[in-house]
Amino acid sequence: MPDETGGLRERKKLATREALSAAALRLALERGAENVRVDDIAEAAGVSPRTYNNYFSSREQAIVAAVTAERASRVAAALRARPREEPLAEAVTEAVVEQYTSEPAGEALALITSSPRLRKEYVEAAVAMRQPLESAIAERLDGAAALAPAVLAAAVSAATRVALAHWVRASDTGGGFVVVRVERSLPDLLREALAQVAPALRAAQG
Amino acid sequence: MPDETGGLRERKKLATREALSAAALRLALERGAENVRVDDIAEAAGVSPRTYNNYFSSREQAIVAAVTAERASRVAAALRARPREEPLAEAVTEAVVEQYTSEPAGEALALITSSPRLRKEYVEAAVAMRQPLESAIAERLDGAAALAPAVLAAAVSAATRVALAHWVRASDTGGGFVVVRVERSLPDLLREALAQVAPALRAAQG
DNA sequence: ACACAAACTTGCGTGTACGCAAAAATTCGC
DNA sequence: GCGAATTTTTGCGTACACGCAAGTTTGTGT
Repeated sequence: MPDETGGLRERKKLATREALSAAALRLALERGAENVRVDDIAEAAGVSPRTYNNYFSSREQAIVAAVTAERASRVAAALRARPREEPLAEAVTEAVVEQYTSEPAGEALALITSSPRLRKEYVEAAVAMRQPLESAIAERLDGAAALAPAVLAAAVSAATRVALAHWVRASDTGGGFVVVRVERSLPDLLREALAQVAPALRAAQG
Repeated sequence: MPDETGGLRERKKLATREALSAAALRLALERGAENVRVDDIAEAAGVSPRTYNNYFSSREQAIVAAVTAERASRVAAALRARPREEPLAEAVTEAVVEQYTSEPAGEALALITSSPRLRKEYVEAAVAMRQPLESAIAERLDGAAALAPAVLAAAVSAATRVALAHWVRASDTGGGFVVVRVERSLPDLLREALAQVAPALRAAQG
């Protein structure tokens, strides 16, 4: 009795991808992000360095992917799982917030926020949800304008990025002086950001 | 009587930047994008290769910048130039469409659309308007939520990217067969895309 | 089972990105 | 105007991204 998902090829590919990003994260935690070479990651995952680059196009991407891996498709799945009679705006907001409520373990998060490159990659990782979201939104918007699903998905992704950028910026205020910062929780920021695009979602559905 | 703008330093910097992107575009048009080396660009602009990378972080960026250079700040300026009593949604839409109505000369456009890397960079160049737009929008939204200007600017930028992506995709359908494509004008696409985010702008202003 | 097609991996080579520290240019206080 | 402070340019070195063309593995039809 085999497990399930698709052919062997796809499973192997996924396994390689996960092995790579897991190795990347582990090594980065052990030695610090700057002391991890691509070759180290490849070796730890048991593939050639060249293969590493078939999966990730930057070191940062591999590290961050260990944390953000399935989030994009999970958001779309979460949206589909919501009752169809629920307004799109609420459904989307809840789907997104839900996927960001269990943030990575403290150590991984500390690692990511400690490096500008990793921070950027982490925030930008939210663009990955655009395509899945677009499909899921399209299913709820049959009669809308052609560009509507794409634009709305892009807007949601953009709002998410703004919220994330705000959130991770909490730690970039280096310099020695302790700046008084009003720390807001991520769900909080996400809800505020998404509330700004909600009217667009309502209008598209209305 | 000197011209105007700021100190010598800033003018030189700007001149260097323009020389670099102009050289990049000219060389790409002459030889094709793949036959242009960073060293060629640097030499044509009279700076060291290393300096080139102080201005642009990819060859594509330099080429595309020749066309998109000031667009971001022009959008913000156009928005500020609009009557304050005009609804934000209209003002933003017109400001954006206005800046995209005179698209680059055919040859440059053909060059850009002929390469996936350049197409991507061209579309992504729209993110540059986020920051300027955020400031300009903030000036019209005094009492709104903290994240509102950032989110709305990001949404507008995202909508613009969707429209551009659709537009440039007109030429990526290669393969020999002539596919029947409904070509829509860029202003047309921009208006449809921006119409999707307009409700959010109205709500923020409400 | 078998052989053929399609997809993935790998090594190699070329061009690129960027940190660092020294040198050149510009600005500023006096 | 003049010398010190700041900013920019530059060379160098290292690591990286990616096209290409084999070589290898997986999927398919018979």
